[in-house]
Amino acid sequence: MGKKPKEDSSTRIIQAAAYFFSRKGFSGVGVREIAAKAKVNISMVSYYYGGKSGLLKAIVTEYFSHVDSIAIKLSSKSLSPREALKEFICEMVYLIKEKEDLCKVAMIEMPIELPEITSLKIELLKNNMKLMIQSLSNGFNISDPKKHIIIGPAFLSLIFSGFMFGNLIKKISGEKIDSAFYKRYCDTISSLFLDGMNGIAKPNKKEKKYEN
Amino acid sequence: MGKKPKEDSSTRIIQAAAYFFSRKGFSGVGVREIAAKAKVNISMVSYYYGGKSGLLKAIVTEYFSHVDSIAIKLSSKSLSPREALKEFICEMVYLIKEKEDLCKVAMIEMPIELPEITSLKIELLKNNMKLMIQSLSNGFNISDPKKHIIIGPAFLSLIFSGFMFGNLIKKISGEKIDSAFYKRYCDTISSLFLDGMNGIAKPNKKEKKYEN
Amino acid sequence: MGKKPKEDSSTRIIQAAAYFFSRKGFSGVGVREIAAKAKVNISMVSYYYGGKSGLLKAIVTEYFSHVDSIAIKLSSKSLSPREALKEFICEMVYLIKEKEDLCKVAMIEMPIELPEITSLKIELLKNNMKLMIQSLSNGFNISDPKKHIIIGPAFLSLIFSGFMFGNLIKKISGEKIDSAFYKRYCDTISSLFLDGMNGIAKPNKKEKKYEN
Amino acid sequence: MGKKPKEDSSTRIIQAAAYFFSRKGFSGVGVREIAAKAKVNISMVSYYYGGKSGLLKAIVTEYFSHVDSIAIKLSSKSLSPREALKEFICEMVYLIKEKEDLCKVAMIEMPIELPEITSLKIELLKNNMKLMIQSLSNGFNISDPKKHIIIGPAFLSLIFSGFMFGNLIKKISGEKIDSAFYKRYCDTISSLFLDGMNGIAKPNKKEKKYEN
DNA sequence: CATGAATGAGAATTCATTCAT
DNA sequence: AATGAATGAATTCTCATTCAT
Repeated sequence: MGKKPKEDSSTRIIQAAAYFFSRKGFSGVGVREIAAKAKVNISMVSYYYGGKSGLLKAIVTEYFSHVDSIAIKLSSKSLSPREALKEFICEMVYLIKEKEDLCKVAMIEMPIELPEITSLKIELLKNNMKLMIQSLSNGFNISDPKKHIIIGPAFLSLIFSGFMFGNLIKKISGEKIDSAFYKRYCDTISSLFLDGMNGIAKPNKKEKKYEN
Repeated sequence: MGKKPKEDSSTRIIQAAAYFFSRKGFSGVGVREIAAKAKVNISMVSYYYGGKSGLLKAIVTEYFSHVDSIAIKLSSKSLSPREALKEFICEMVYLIKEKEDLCKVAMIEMPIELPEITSLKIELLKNNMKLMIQSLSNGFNISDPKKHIIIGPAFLSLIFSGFMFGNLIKKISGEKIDSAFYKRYCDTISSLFLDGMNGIAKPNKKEKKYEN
Repeated sequence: MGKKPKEDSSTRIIQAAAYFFSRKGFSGVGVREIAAKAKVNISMVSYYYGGKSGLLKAIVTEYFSHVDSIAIKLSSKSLSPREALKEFICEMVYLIKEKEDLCKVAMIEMPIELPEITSLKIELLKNNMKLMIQSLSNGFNISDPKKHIIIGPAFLSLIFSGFMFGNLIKKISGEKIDSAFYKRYCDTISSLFLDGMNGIAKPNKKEKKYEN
Repeated sequence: MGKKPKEDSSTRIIQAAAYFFSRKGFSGVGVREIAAKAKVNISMVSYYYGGKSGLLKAIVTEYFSHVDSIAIKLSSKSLSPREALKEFICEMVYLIKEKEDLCKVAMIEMPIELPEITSLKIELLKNNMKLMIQSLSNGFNISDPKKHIIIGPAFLSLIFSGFMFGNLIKKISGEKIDSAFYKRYCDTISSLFLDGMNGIAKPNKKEKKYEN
């Protein structure tokens, strides 16, 4: 194999942006820092992406396109609801593993109100939810339809939880993120979402019948 | 005694800070905006909190003190594991209901690397995790101890999920956040965490035995 | 002896001011720092001295009153020109030893243009020069009267030189300032001013007659 | 290549800085004032010099490079000690004449403790003293080596004395600084340093043998 | 494509001072 | 005599962006 081809400027910029946005948040980073990491001139950011917020738009857009693809691919397979959920979770974890910075940016910026990208975010999220509901939740008979908007975000938050707290966890527990971790993570989150704590642990005391 | 404080500037400042931090993120807000909303002179922020990051420290500290209190209170009652979890979730939701801005700030800033508060965050989180594990998870017989650091964050993310995506959800679904919502939210998240999708919905189609 | 009486606020303030002005220059210090060192409330500075520049005025005024006193005292003794100069130098060094901060402030602020104290400085300096010329230089027959305004400052600079560079010298050479130093300093500066390098060192090579 | 620099902003900035630093002291000037005089945008100061203290560093560094050059040039000539001293003084006066602001800044800031430049100052001064001792004082047989650290600063202070008190002198005596002044200054300071008051004036009264 | 100087607005913070208590 | 909250101006520095080269 030859020498690794050096990525072009615009790619380096967006990667550097994802790197910093995911660690410091959009507003916590300057284009200077991004340009420096990408080893390009500052003006190149405006040149390629039309400004700082263009970077965020590009990142968020790419994130949703990946998730949408997963949902679409899943729709085409005819899996049982449980299988579909499990596979979705695993695909998502794989996506995060491959593009951690990108995914974290999208998730971190979700609750942040940034006028320039709000409409984009809403549009993409709306479409994405439609696709996901289509491919996942029609297998379930959810009594109260209002629960949809609770379960949806809960599902996503669950999947991301390990990565959002990742850095702190690492600093606290010293746990390292290897591929064994991803496997374990995938299984645990799937069990949790499908069967709750029941799927993970048996109460070990004289627990009586629970009254919910 | 000095000039009489008009109504309590420092309180108004911290509230304004929480308001904006929760919506725009720490770095997305300026002290000017905060001071304006709090109707105080800009320099009062430094005067009372020693600077912008002092505000964040105060907020994060308060958040953890609340959560710690909940955990401690729970420890003193002797509840079954399921009961304890359910009650913890409800208490947390109540806390979020009462101090939404404050809680959201703490959660939003969790994955953000801000050198000035990193050590504080770690210290508080470490202590908080100890208290929570003490009061909650000793009722469960978790096979692999490594799952702790997956379940912990998952649990917290689950509880917060509705509020993190809250604004977007509101814009997309038009759902309004009334006290019925909190009740429903509490129940749904509890079921989900305790029993997973099984606790919420029965598969309605030709679902065969699942293989996990 | 009883316990050392704690100096009153206004004294502590002026001492703290001299301490910092002599180290950081007038503009390099804030009243906060001064008040903190003096252990008084910030407003006390304005209360006692009418503001920050009042502090400098007080310091400069005191410095000149000391130097004037020395000159006046010298006038009353009838000494030879050499004796007078030597004694003046020694008295000045003694003054600096006793009130180093105060003297350094006066000297440091001499070349600094600070509108609020310029007229004060000029008035005091004019009067001081008159007294000094009276008490010192009428013993010398200085050919060109224009040399007066060269020799005057040179004389003062010479006396202060060791203290102006003091801190740097200490850091570079490790020399410590004990009372032996003051003695040696006094002698050396006196010799230098009276006899030049000739008074201090003999050229050690085959130096021929000098042509000035 | 970027936009063509108009006439040389960075030079105008450093000159404006020297102008103000020499008159008001480093802390007494704001970058605004400097930028205004240099007719550049305020941010250019940080752009070129990395901040206000970068300006001072540049000025101090340049000052020492000039003085070092003089010392080095002198070393290469083989002059008698007296000749060397005289020439050094004249070269210094010439330097001050040409770059008065710059030199005054260096001298004024010598006793000021500014953490950001302390180490730079020490390093430069140490090196400079080595060069000066090398080129000047090996012609003299100074009995007590401890006198070195007295004579060194005294020498420098002497040379600068006229310029440090310059403004005040001008205001008091009305003397104007023309090239005749520099000539006279040079001669007077040289005489003073080499032969002391003896070199300048003969005692005119009943002076007896002096006892040092 | 790429550069780097330049801009002007805005960032956070610190300043000396005042004033009601 | 002393306090400390409050003010508003001024501090330095950084921001994203533009533009001529």
